[in-house]
Amino acid sequence: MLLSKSCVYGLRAALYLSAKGPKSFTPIRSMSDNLEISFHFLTKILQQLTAEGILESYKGPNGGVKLTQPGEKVTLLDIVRAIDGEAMFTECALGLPGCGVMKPCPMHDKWAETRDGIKEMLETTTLKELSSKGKKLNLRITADGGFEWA
Amino acid sequence: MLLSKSCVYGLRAALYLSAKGPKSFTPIRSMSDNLEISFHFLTKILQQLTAEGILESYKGPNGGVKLTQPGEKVTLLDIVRAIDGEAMFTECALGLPGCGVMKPCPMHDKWAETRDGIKEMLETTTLKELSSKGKKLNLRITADGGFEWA
DNA sequence: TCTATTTAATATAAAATTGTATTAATTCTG
DNA sequence: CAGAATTAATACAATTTTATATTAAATAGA
Repeated sequence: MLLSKSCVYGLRAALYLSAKGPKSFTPIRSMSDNLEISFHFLTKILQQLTAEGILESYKGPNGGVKLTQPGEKVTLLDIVRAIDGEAMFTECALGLPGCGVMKPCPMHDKWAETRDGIKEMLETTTLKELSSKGKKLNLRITADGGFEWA
Repeated sequence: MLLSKSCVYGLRAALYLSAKGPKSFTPIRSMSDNLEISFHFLTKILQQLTAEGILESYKGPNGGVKLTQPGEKVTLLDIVRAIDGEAMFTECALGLPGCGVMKPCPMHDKWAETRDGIKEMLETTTLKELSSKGKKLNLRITADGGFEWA
């Protein structure tokens, strides 16, 4: 599995928020209901995104979370980095510490290239791009449902 | 992390066996010592590879494991498939069941392309290619050591 | 046949990830 | 100020992955 489950949940939530637009705060409860993700678990993941400055949160009535920047400015890489960390884009395929051009493992060259491909895909894809596509084509963002709440 | 730790251990062991050549059985104990992997854990991983027909094993004195086919014939994909399974090459990036061209998620197209890139890299790289390179250039296959036992 | 060597099988434990529950802190509304 | 709504923090539980330990089975060789 390329991305952890936490990361996948974070991506789905980020797409959700991008689809909702930047107007107001979205309560985590309605998000967890619509996305069919455990409320408390999602809360912890969103707290990470808040700590990283990707989301802004507000307590109390009419509170919730929202993207600090418009969805056009946020890439999938931003979300993945915030949750799964940078390691995925630097680590050796064979798990050897300090693997790099200076001290490579036999897989290094090929892996570095593949890894860069993954990174580039994530880096060049914005939340907005995907949430717009999802809304327009009524694609799925949950096992059985699309963007109807957006 | 793209590959599980088990899978990485399996890859390193497979490269080890490819470097040793097909002559005789290699005891798991010497492999686990040289690769600095827990003997029992490595044993279980190699049992999977044996069950998948990638390795052949033999009990008793002068026993051990060896590749059933020459290293030129075994790709990294064979090893990854045997240990981490096919899911990685078919699963949706957002974890949605049944995601595909007929019922895609917003990430489907981009992810499918990236995923195919990973798969192709694994599929076009043989054990032999990497173990030869490792031996020739004395690259690392453990945190601090290379192919000196080969 | 006995013993040492080795893989196979099973059981157990430790660690990491995922998920749930409880309480605290903040903020709006009346 | 009281109470409800909401995120934050903490603690706990379940599951999966990783790792270790024990015993069984097979085989070679003396």
